[in-house]
Amino acid sequence: MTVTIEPEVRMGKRARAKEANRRAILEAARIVFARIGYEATNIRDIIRETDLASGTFYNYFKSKEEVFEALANDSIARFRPLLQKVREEAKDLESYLYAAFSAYFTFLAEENDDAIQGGAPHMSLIGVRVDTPDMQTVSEEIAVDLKIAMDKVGLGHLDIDYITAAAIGMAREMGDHMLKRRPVDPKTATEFAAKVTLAGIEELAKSSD
Amino acid sequence: MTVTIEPEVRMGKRARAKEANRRAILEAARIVFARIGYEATNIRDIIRETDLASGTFYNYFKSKEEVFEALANDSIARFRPLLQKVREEAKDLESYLYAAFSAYFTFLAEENDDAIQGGAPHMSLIGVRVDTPDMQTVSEEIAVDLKIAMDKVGLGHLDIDYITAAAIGMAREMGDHMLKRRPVDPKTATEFAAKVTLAGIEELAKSSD
DNA sequence: ACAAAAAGTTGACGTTCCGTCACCAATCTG
DNA sequence: CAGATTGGTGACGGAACGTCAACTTTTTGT
Repeated sequence: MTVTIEPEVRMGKRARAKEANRRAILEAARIVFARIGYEATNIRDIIRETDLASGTFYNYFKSKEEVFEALANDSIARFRPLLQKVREEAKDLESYLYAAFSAYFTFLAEENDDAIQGGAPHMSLIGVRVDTPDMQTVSEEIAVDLKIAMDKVGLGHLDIDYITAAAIGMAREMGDHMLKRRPVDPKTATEFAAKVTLAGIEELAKSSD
Repeated sequence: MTVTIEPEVRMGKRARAKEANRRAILEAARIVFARIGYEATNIRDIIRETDLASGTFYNYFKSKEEVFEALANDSIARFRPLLQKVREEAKDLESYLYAAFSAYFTFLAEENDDAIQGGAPHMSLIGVRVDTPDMQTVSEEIAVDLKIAMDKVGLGHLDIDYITAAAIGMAREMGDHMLKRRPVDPKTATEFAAKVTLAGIEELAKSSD
C-alpha cells in the first residue's frame, strides 16, 4: 500500500500536487522510520512507500536527515500554538510553569500514542539531533516568557538561561521516562516538574540576596 | 600524518596490534568527526586517517554509528570512576548532589576543552543517540545512589526515577549551555543545579505528606 | 628450532545506494 | 489553443559499502 495525501483547499493543480507530494514523502518517511528504524532507512525505501519516482524525492529534500528534521519541525510547529495559548492565559509564574509542562507532557503523550498503539518501535527515540533551529526558537520563547514572569515578581536578576535549560532538560528527560510507564500519565509528570522548578527558583531567589 | 598508537603492557604481539588498531581507528574517527562533521564522514575517511586498509575497519566495527557509540562509551568509561569516587565519599544527599553535578560539569568542560582549543566544531554536539546501554547503566547507578541517600533521610517513598531523570536532564541541557559561555564555569553550573534539585526534593517531600 | 595452524591484514571486486539530468507529460498563461 | 513553464521520471555514472580469497605475521605444538 502506498501513501497518498490530498490537500483540501482550492488552489492550482500544480500547487496542490506539490503539497501532496511533500506530505506523502513525510508521511512515508514516518512510516518507514517506525518500521525499520532511522539508521536502516534509505531514501529509496521512503520513496518506494509513495507512488513517486526516486528523482522526485530530491525536488523536496536533500537527504534523509532533512526529512527527519522536517518531521521534527512539524511536531514543533504543532506544539508552538499550544505554548502560545499557555503564554496568553498564564497569570503568573506558577500557572505558566504548570500549564507549559502540562502542554508538553500531554503533547508528547498524544504524539506517541499512535506510535505505541501501532507497535511502532520508538519514533521519538530516534537518535539524530533534535536541536533544529526551530527547537532553538522555542527555547528562546520560553526564556522570554520566564523573564517576563520573573521580572513581575522581582526575580529578573536570576540566571534565566540556566533556569530555562534546567526546565527544558527536565521536561525532555522526564518525558522519555513518562512514555515508558503504563499508564502514560502527563498529569503526574507535570505536577512533579512544576513543583521542582518552582521550588528551585525560590531557593535561587533566597540565596541570591 | 596518520594516527598510530602503541599499548604499553607486555602482551602477545598479536593482542598488542589489535589494541593499537582499535584505538587508532577510534582516534582517527574522533579527528575526522571533528574536522568535517559526523554526517559528512564516511568509513573510508576514517580509515584513510590511519595506516590500515579499508577491510580492516570491519574487523573492529560494523559501521560509523558503532564507532561513534564506542567513542561515547569511552567517555562514559572515563566518567564512571569519578562518579564512583563521589559515591564513596559523599556523606549525605546534599554532598552527593553537589559532588555528582560537579563531577559531571567539570568532566564535560575538560572533555570539550581540547575540542574548543583546536577550533574543532563541536564534538559533543554531534547528533546521534547518546543513549547507549552504558549511559543507561550510569542512569541506574545514580538512581540507586539517590535511593540510598534518600532512604537515609526518610524520603525513600518519593519518585526516585523521576528525580533521577530530572537531575540528569538538567545536567545535560545545562551542560550544553555551560559550554557555550565564556569562561566555561562548572562551579556556577554545579551550584545552580544542586540547589534546584535539593529544593525540588524538599518541596516534593513536603507535598507528599 | 621448525613447521603446521591460526589470526589478522590487505585491496580489489561486486553490490548497493546515491544524486543528477535529459526527456517527457501535465499545467498554466495570455 | 499554442507556447512557456513547471515538475515528474527513471536510467545512468559515480561513490561508498561490505566481502573475501590470497597473503603475511604470529602463535602453538612437538
